[in-house]
Amino acid sequence: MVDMTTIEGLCKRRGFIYRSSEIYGGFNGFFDYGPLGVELKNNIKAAWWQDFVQRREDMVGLDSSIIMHPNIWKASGHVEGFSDPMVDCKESKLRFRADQLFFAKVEVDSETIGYVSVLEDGAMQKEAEDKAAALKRKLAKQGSLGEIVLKNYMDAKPFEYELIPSPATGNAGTLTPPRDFNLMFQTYVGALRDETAVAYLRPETAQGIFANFKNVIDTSRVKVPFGIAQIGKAFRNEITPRNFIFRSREFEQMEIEYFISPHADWKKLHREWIDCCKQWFVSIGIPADALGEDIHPQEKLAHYAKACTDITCNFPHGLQELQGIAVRGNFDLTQHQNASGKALEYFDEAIKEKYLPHVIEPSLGVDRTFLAVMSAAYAEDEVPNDKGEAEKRTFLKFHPRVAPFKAAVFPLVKNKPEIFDRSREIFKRLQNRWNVFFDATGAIGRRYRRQDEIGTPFCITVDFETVEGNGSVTLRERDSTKQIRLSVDEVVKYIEDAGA
RNA sequence: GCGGGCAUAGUUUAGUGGUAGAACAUCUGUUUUCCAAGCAGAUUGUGACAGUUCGAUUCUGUCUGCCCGCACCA
Repeated sequence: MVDMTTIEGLCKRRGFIYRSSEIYGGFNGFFDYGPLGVELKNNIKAAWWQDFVQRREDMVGLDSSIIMHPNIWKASGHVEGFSDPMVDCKESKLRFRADQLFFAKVEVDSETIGYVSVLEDGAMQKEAEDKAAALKRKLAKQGSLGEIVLKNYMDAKPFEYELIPSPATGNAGTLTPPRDFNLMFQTYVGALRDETAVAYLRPETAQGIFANFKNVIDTSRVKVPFGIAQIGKAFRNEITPRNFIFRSREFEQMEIEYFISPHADWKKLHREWIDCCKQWFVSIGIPADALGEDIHPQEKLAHYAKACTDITCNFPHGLQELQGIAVRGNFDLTQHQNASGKALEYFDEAIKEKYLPHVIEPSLGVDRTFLAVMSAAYAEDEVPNDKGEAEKRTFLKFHPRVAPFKAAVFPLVKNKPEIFDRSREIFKRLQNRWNVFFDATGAIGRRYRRQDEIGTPFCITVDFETVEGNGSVTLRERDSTKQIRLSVDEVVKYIEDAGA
């Protein structure tokens, strides 16, 4: 597997991805897609939209706003769930969730001799009492130990932060006060900057779908089972964005909420979605053997989820999640129905029954898909140069469907007007249909290599035979470097048949 | 967020308390009848902000970013 540094370097050098705000020193967790990157990214999104929305009868699309009513995030659980106050131990460098850290005052004959701390678990009361007894022995105090009353660290008084020992080291004074790490970006809507004006940038696109569920069933004649798909930006204030675009603070998701009857065989449908999504990855050039499945064990699932399977992919930094496919029951619709007070039930004509549909949620990161496509496409081989010596070649074997340029057109030489003009004509013709590139600079071999490195599947060269002979051109194939002679009409068909 | 390392052109790098040098890439011209050729020329850099100094890319500090670990996270 190619390493991340190589991918990052290539992305930068060829204009796929730049670090955001680079002229100001960069901005951690944000990236900009350059001229080739935006093409590849758009092609990935278009392929997904075509395959999952336009070419299916049971799917419709949606594009909801990024900033929505703040109550949506309260109902979905994001306001609470995405903001866990954390406590750092400055000595051991460990970090704890404040709500899972407990402490108690230790008293002997009503005199406070110190504090003990424990992490939340079933036996924490006994652990705290043992620690208190140990502390009493250590300080050689006589008398009777007072009752150990555990309190949550969140409820500690400011002066107590200095006195509570770290559960990791037992030493006091090393813990920080609880600090907020809200993963949602906040902003204010309207002129006033008070609590009532707080709004959030969405941390996922899914809630926009749930919030519009009633609108869609009322206006688009869909019948369960059906899905709503959405592609859009999402924002998470990640503590440590890392691994290039794999985890960033602003990213793009392609999400589906597929609504099914509560009586449906969800296990079977879940399996079908997993297979369907995997096939789609293969169809855009990610090899099947790079993909895996990570089935979440029951105890790791959110309380409302019935199952969740991640489709994993072999990334430069290891086997990591590419797409999560969860079976979520009807938790979200229930939450929004209760919070909004609006009935969101669907009336199923077939069985004359009203219900809140359950959902299967395939959720995919565009940027992760980009990285997966890029890594899978990266290849090196050796090609003989004009002296017949083998020379290293770097190329991207993109599937024609996602390749930024579908083809490049070259005049073999640029100082022969007939050849040059003819190549411009052919270029213009192809450009009407596809994103194609024209290059007349440098030796022909150099032009081929430049296209190889940005993953252009075909190069079309106009030579003397084109203008003096039967008008045929050469079509050179990227992966094999083989050339064939074709008429221009045949070239169009060839590119079309390749799936561009 | 914590600890450690790092920061010179688009990339890889050399060097210095006194005007920063190369290779590759890019661009122009020329040449070229199919795989990074040749020739001539050109553009581009000390991450940012302070401090010490007559003078800082070099020394010091702060910030920013990157890499590695921890922690966190889907």
